Amino acid sequence: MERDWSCDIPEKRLIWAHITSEAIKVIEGKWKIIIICQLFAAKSPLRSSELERRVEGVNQKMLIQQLKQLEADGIISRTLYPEVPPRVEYELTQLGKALGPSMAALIDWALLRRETLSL
Amino acid sequence: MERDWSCDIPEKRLIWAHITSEAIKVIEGKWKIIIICQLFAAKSPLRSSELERRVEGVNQKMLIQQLKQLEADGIISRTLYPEVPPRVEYELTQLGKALGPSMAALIDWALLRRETLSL
DNA sequence: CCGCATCCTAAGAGATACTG
DNA sequence: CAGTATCTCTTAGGATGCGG
Repeated sequence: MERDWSCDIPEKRLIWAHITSEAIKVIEGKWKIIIICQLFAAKSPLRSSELERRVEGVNQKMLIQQLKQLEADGIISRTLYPEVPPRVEYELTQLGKALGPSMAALIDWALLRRETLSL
Repeated sequence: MERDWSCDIPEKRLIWAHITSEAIKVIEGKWKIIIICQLFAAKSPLRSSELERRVEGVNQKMLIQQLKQLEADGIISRTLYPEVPPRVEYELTQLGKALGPSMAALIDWALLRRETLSL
C-alpha cells in the first residue's frame, strides 16, 4: 500500500487512521519514548541498570515491562551475555531507528503547540 | 527553543523526549486519531451525530469525552448553533491541521513496520 | 545484576438510562 | 440532537520482596 495522506478519498483516510493508531499504540506507554530517546542519545547498547539510572523516575518493574513490549514490537533488541553476574544490553533495531523522522515531526508539532497555546 | 533532534547532546535529547511524550499524550486515546482523520477527510465541520456515524464502533459517551479532550488540547474547535433542535459542529483548528506532517511520518513508519515484521 | 511474582490503586473504556 | 450521570469492567501503573 502506498501512502497518500493528501488524497481526497475518505475511505483511504480511514485506513491511514487505523494504521496511525496502530503506530501510536506501539510507542505510547509512560516510559517508552524516554527509553527510545535514551537509546538514540547513547548511540550504543545500554545495560538494564544503566537504563534504570538514565530513565529518571522509573522503577525496575516498569522498565522491564516497557522494554519487553518494545522488544515484542520490534523496536529494540535484547542481548544476553552469559556471564556472572549476568549482563543484558538493549539497543534500537533498524525499525527503532526509523522512528527518527516521526519523533522529529512530533517535536516540531509539540513546539508549535507550546507557542500557539502559550505554554 | 530550536529543535535539533540530530544533536549529540544527551541532555538536549532528554528535553525532546519529554516534549515528544507530551505530544503523544495529546493524541493518544482510543478514538482521537480516528476523529482527527475523519475531520481531515471531511475538509469541513462535522456535527456530533455525523461523527458518531463516521467513527465506527464509538459510543456517544466516549465520542463526547474524546472531543472535549481534543478541544481542551487545542486541536479542534466546537461551535454551538442555538437552534432547536441544537446543532453543534466540530472542526480542526490550525494547530489540529498542523498535525498533518506528524501523521504522515507515523504512517510511513507504520507501513515500514508492517513490511519489516511481515504483518 | 536482572528479572519475576504478588498485590494494590488509579485511570481508561464502555453500557445504559436520563435531561434540556 | 447533544450532552450528563452512573455503574461496571478492564487495563496501566507502581511498591515491594524473592530467586537465578
